[in-house]
Amino acid sequence: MERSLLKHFIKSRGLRQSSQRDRVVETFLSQKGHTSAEELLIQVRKKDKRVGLTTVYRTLKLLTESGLAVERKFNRQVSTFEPARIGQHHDHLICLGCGKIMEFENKNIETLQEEVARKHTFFITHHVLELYGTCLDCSKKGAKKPKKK
Amino acid sequence: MERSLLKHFIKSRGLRQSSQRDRVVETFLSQKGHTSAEELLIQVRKKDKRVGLTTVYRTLKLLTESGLAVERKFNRQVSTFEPARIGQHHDHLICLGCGKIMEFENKNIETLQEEVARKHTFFITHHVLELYGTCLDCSKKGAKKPKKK
DNA sequence: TTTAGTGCAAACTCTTTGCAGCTAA
DNA sequence: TTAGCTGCAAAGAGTTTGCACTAAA
Repeated sequence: MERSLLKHFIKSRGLRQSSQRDRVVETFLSQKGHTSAEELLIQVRKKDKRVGLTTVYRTLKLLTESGLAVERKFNRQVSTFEPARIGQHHDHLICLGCGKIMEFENKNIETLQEEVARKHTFFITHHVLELYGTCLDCSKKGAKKPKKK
Repeated sequence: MERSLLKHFIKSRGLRQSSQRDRVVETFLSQKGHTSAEELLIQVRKKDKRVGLTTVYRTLKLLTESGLAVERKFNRQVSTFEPARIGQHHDHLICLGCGKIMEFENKNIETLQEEVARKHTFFITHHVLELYGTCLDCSKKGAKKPKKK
């Protein structure tokens, strides 16, 4: 069903269909969690060796613009992308020990954000809320160096 | 007073003093708002032409490690740095129209964050909360393209 | 036949590193 | 005299762009 959204987006923009792009979209939408362009390329290439990194980047851009993907940076240089579930906004807990990412939703926080914005006569389009720290597993293992990349 | 913290940090690490670093630190601490390495270099060079970008980067790293600076990325590629005011954590409203950055503090939000963490048995070390949208001025001017960079 | 899509290599942006000379202690 | 500090140039990492070719419509 999400795919029809993209089809519509492609049509409305006068774009064409292509097997590489289809493959990237299909693979992306089947992913759980957060995927970087590089990681997605690896998955895509398992099915089709001919796809290049550039196409993955271009397709992710298209997906983001059409609202099917959400781009996130967390505390790193690389962008990661997550399939957008309509109407399901959420924020993240990021473990600096093992890199695990957990999701949460909290309406009360959102309400307070709106209140803050109102005080500043500011109109929120979107927000970023990321809680960094240590998950249960990592706190048990004791002090551990943050996972690189 | 903040400067004595850095002096202590430098001593404890067995580092040396240098006029370039002093100039960068001095300039940085006198800045309001958020400064990128490039912007800081421009300011520093007004007083001393001999300072290089590398030294600015290295000094900002030192300041961040010693707790005198806080690094922030917002929605851009570049890092910006802000002098850390001890015990004064705050979050940001970022206008996508003009790039203006406003600060706010909200204890209730922080309390709710701790509650979320507790539910997930997660231990927060720090968080990022950024509200993106349109400020009053920009909403008056009507639809305006987001300022690049 | 037209024009979007593709992969490759090159360019780009921001940041870090290697290095040889400089300088504080 | 011994390292840390410096600027420069080069290297890195992640992403975007230019280009000639391919292929959908």
